[in-house]
Amino acid sequence: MEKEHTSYGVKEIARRANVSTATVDRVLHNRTGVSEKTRTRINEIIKELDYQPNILASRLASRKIISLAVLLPGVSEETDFWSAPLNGIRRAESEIKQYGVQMKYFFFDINDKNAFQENINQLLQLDVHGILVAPSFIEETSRLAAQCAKRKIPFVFIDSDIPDLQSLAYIGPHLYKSGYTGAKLLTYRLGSNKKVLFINISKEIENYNYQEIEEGFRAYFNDRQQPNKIVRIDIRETDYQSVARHLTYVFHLNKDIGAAFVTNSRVHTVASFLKNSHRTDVSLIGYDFLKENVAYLENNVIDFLICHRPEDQGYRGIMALYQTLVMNSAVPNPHYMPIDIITKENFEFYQN
Amino acid sequence: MEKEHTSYGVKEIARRANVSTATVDRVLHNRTGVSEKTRTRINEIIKELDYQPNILASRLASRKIISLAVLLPGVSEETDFWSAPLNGIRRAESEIKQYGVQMKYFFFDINDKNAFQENINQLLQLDVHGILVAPSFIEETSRLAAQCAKRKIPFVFIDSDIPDLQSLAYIGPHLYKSGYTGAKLLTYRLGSNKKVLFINISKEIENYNYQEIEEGFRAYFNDRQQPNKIVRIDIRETDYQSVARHLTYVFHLNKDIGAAFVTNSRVHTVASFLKNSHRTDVSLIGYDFLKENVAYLENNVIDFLICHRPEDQGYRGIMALYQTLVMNSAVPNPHYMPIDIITKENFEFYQN
DNA sequence: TTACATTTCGGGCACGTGCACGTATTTTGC
DNA sequence: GCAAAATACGTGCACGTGCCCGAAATGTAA
Repeated sequence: MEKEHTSYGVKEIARRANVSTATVDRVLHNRTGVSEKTRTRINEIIKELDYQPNILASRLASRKIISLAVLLPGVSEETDFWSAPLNGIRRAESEIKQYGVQMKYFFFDINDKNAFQENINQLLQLDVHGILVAPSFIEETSRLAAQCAKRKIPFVFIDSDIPDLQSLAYIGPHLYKSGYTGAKLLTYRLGSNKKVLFINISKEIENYNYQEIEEGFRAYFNDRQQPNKIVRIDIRETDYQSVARHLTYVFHLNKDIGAAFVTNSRVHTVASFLKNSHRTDVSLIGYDFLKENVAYLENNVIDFLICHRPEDQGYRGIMALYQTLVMNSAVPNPHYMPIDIITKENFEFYQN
Repeated sequence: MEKEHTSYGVKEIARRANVSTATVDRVLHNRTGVSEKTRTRINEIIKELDYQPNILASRLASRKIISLAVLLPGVSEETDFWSAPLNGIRRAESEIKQYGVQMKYFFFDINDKNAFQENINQLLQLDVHGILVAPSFIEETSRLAAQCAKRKIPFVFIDSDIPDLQSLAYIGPHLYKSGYTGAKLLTYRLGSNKKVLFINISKEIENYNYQEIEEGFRAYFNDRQQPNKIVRIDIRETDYQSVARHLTYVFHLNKDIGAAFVTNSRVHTVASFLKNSHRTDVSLIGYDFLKENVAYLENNVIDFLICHRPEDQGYRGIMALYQTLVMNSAVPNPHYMPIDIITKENFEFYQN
């Protein structure tokens, strides 16, 4: 059971081109010191043999390390949503650290724009080879992108996108379709005379994401000419008391709300309110596979959770950078994640 | 940006033990030719340093190849379901062939028990190091498992399980829960006075899987004390004519069928029948992300498809063998796949 | 003691690539 | 024409591990 010579290496190329392996190496890495004539000759042979470098040997021989920066919201007590992408990133890290990849982590407070910028400044002094970032703040991210373009550092966005910044890839949901799907799920148990409550709970103002979700959500009702009225509410505080106060008011004004849709993972706060106020007739949909949310799924307070595989996003984000920097192969962009539907019946097998 | 010495290698162990690297190597691979005294001494140092072998160097230096056998139903014109696992397997193959892993493929006709056995016979003459198999036939698979146990060849099952055969891992759905979830989805649009049609279309008799799905399906109705009557039908021919004939008969006998559940990917045949006979009021659920099925999803003939990520199953199956044989790390068993819910709204982002 | 078998161990090459360094060849400047 | 500079290319070691081969040490029997 011996390894047969399955593919040719630099040595074979060198032999055929009547040069040394060092010259072939120079051509392979686009380095100087090779005459145009031999360069083309070698390139032809490379093409002819369909030469694939042996990554094992390459990484083993190389004394360079590749360092990737990760810029994510920290796992706060407010939400541990970001632990999922982080897990995926850690998984990727353990897989590729053998190949000389090193990771630098930067965590910021999701409510603190300055902290985000501060992290970026630190990060840029480190001269890393690639960056994975959750682009929570548009302007700051744009400046980062500009810097990366200048230095030719590839970067990928996960979870949400900012178009036209020349990212290597966006890895995350198609938010419009996600809202559209949410609307569909919401209508299963919805009488045509009932109102629908659209809830956005977020401290941030730059809710680029939420806009797309909302557009998709409304589009479904338009497309199907559903008669239901959509009541929209924005809540700028995330604590239970504030949310409960706002919701009490809304439910007071609208007696006939049959369903509620929450645009992010804070759906458990709404669930808590609905349960406390015994409104079991309102069907509820929200986002993300958090412990709290799943608990309300089990309780039948939340009907559906929509989830975009955040762990996978982290994993694939790092792997996209790895593919580009080490294997220099192309990665798809955008890379839309599945819109997963989670219910009481199937949640226990879900892989975040 | 130089690689710092992140971990110790055999050389460091050898230095500390006052032996050569060859002796350390013998200890690491449990080979003979080392006195008990030095062996324990070296083992202590290995433990102390928490030595992790460099897989890159190991695989590069090793002239052995690891060969894995894959035993799957072929992609027939009847169904191309099995192209999905195969894609996953191919993806895994391209990732790990760098490490000296080689694959041997065996495809059998899903309706031909003898072909399955014949493949097994051929396979066992090849002395492979690991096997991935879709255990379509129970007895034959059991004998294979016995042979593997004798030769100490690890094997994994995908798609469906046969318990108690000491497989390295089962990678596939929890079928009971899958049926349970299907039942839940079916009841969304189901009046309480309507009957439910449970359809099994399969030539095989050993439908171990289908039993579990059915149990889960019925359990949902029991748990919720749903009043709906469940009409069960077994169809042993898979062509459209036969299916249509059986269904016509059933619908003739039961005027008030409100929903139908198909236990496998042949749901498109039923969809075709429903569409042709203009029974748009029957909601329909079935399995697997096939082209035909998705088409009927778009048409609103099929309400939901349930899918267990067959491509991922193939990928993970191979990776489980790889983990065991090359990295010799443990793999979880059983490895239940998510029960994914696919609708008209989210199908375009689904990753099979 | 010698002859020979057995056990224990080290030297050293190989895997395929990266790269520092040195040498040979050509070009440039005057 | 010649020295200096620039260009083109080759040699050889290194990465960390696997493993062949042979040497040394120990054991056995006459």
